[in-house]
Amino acid sequence: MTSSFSNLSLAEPLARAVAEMGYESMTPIQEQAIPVVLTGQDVMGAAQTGTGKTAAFSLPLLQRLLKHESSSTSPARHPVRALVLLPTRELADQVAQQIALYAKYTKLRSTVVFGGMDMKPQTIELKKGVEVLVATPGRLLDHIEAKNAVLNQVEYVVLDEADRMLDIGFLPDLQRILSYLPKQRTTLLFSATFSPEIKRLASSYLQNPITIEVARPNETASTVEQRFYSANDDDKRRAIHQVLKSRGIKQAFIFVNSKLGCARLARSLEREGLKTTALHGDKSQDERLKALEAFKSGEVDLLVCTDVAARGLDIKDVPAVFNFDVPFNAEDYVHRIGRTGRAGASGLAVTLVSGSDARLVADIEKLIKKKIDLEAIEYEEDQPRGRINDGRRAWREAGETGDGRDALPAAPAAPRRERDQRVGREGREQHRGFRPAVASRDPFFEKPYEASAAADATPAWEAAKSAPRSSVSANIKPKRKVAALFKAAQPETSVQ
DNA sequence: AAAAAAC
Repeated sequence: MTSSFSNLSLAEPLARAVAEMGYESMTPIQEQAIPVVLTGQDVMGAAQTGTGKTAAFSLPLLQRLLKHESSSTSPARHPVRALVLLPTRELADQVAQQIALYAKYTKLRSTVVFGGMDMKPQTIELKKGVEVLVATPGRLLDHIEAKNAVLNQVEYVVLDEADRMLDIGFLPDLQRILSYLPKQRTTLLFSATFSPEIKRLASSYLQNPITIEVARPNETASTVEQRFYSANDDDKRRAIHQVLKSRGIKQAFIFVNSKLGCARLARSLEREGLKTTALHGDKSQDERLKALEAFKSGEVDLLVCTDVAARGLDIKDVPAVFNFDVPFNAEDYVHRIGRTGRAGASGLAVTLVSGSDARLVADIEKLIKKKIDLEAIEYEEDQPRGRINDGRRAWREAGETGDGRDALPAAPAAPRRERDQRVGREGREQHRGFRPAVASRDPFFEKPYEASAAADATPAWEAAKSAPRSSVSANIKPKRKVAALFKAAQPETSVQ
């Protein structure tokens, strides 16, 4: 049994880098995936968050690049032989840095390209030639079209966070990129979450794949303590203060569903005396990288973020994750809470649940196959509460560039009376009685806090779980889209 | 109900 990196017979330069980084024993996904990737077969790999998937594919990939000379007859001295695709810029940056460390003592070159940064330095690096290219889809297509990147010699393609890469928002770009790659190649897919639909879609991009599942897909890390607290919207910041204080937590990710909500919440928490920064897609790339760096260095304690930060980011010893908003997709819940409890450390995940979130929490419970109990928080009197201010003023105060128009909610679609009536009825039936006791709409600090919300929350909670799914449920739409795409999905066309 | 990814 090879459970130690030293038993792997990695090429000397790789073994040296690994030893220098202090890696000794392998995690289960590494133990299982590395030998298979070394054979050059296609892989679909699922393992919990924070268990070392990046090393699980990049080490054997580099080993193969070292062992097998390029079969290229092209004059390019360093054709791109391996392509690694990721869904966010920060993640691409992180994975590229990790690969560069592993490849440090080899002659293999690697670089990363992603949007929001000047094309020129990236172009210079690409023209020098790299064997390993890490990228986000949009910017890679730009470089392909500008003929800065030639991908007709690619032997390996990795889709990290594969289920996201195959999702409706990314699939068109992904298909275009794949159409530039040779058909004869190895394809590796990794993620902590795979839905049955995505698995089927994924299999159309794989040839005789080996499936590696360390534990069940969608399983949350056992090192994360998951808590669900009942809190109406005006009590949510108060809940954060209370949990931070009572558990003695210094640092945390706080996830919010919208960019505007993210900017507002960050501003409010900052005002309430917490060292906070915001990370979302309407910030400049410079601001995004700075926010992440400030959190990593401990300069700020709270990173208020959208799902741009939900996946893959590996920051050591983050003690807690808050879901200020319950995520729309249950898979995102698994990824969000995976920012804590990494590499065997312990972590706390707190989800703040308001009256209208019942369906979403029921979806999470079903996905992670763990019973969820909704609890009440015992507040100390001095925690701030109340509605946070809104509009463009908040946007400006949050230090955002622009006027915030981009982040304002889109105008609602034209109402359809029949649908609206049905939705209204179903919504009322579904959530009847679930509404917390304190339906506080009080302006900031006006009314004293009243009784706890959870007392009457549980019965309706149970009811909501077994209630029929509403036709407006967020999960229906993506699934339908995926199914349609699956029907339409065609494996990539051959090289021009 | 949203976010992400290109200029």
